[in-house]
Amino acid sequence: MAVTYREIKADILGRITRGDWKPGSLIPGELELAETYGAARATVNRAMRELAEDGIIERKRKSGSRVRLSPLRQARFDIPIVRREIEEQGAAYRYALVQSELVAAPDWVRARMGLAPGGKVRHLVCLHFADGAPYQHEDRWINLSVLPQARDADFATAGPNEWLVAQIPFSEAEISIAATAADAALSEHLACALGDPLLQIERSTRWKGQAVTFVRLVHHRGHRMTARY
Amino acid sequence: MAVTYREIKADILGRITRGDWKPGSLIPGELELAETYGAARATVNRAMRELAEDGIIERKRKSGSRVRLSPLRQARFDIPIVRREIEEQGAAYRYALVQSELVAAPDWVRARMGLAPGGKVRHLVCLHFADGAPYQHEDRWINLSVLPQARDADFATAGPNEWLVAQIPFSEAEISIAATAADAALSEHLACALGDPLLQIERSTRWKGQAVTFVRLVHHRGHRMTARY
DNA sequence: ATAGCCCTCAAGTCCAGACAAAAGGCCGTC
DNA sequence: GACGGCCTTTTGTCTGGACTTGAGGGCTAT
Repeated sequence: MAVTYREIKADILGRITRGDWKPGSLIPGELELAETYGAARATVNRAMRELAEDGIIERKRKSGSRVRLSPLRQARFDIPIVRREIEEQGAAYRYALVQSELVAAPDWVRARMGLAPGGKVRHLVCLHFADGAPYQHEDRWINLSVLPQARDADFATAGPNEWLVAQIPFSEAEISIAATAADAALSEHLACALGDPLLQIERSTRWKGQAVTFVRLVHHRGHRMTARY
Repeated sequence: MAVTYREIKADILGRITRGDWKPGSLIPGELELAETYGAARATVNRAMRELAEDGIIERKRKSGSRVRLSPLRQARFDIPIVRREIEEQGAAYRYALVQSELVAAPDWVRARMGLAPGGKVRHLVCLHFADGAPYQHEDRWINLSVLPQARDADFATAGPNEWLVAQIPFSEAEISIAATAADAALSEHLACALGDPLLQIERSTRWKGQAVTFVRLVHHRGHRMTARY
């Protein structure tokens, strides 16, 4: 049987972790590795390419591949739809619309979304509950010049997230995470004390260069995001 | 010139975002696509494979490839070494060791790291400054039964992170993000008010199944982590 | 019915060979 | 000595062909 790229990848990784090939040192070229493993160069290439994607090695034409000095640590977080996230925990999901209005975007939203002055947006405030307890507070702004349908859509029974996914399923987004203190509204909606530290995720989504929506998601007290790598 | 896998990937993605191929629908097979693009099947395969990795499509043998119902949203955050993170912002980096001790791990640390009762650890408290302003507070615990060298290492001038990378460059880790309130020590070290909301990252690292180190990184007030996808 | 077996189909992987592209190094000219 | 332009090395990608693997579907014997 032929040698698989997984075996090669695992073996190379083993040599690196065992210290045979130290950080900063040069790894044999693809041609040489192909010969030692008795595989085609394409196979070795795939193993090496994945190691580079994983941040283990660094590759450059002409110079060759070397083990990274300090391994590039990168964590992938899944950003699920809230409903799915809650249901996967085995909890009952409930949604509530708190506020809904059509307004000219306030300045800070305009800045975040890159809208023209006087740009109209649909502003929604929603709550997501897990087993009856408040789970997430959603403050969403939808650009009506890109999505005029949002003017008449009904968000009383289903969250805007699921509606948006149906409208523009694929888009680019920028996401940022920070800690914030509960203000009066948040403390009431999330059933926590004024000033409690809360995890806040902001996401702005664009499609064909135009801002579609900006959302600020504030989680219940004590929420944590976890990833492995 | 031959058709590149990037062109094919971009074209397929275009058809999906334009709505030619709707979420949930089946995409033509690799063989058919190879013919329409005039490329080899391996080339089409690479394009499709990457689309699957990006969470755009779902692939199954026998049944074929279909557009995901709701695109899997996942964000990749780079977790750089603090010093690098600060220097890349063009700020001057300064490190300070606040506390250093050899102790039996307290219960909560033992639980987090999965240590035996009475397990000895090196406990360090450090501060990282950017342009003189406190940037990050580091509360680190190192398992001495895995890394006995940590007993005598000197952390007065360089942070434990860089020392650890040299000892065990490659390891598995679990990372979790949450919001926390500044206690007395944090508010003093990070120059903020008592109770201020702060972004906290916890990371526990293991190597060959053994817990190596657990660290709690608390950032200065207002810090945010950003990613794009 | 139902458990077990085989066939088929589509993705997954591999190969040997070829050319492309980036990035060093070398050499000659000015 | 400085500046280009050429050569070489190494990774990056494409081809066309083959075999492998996993999952469905259907057939058969119990």
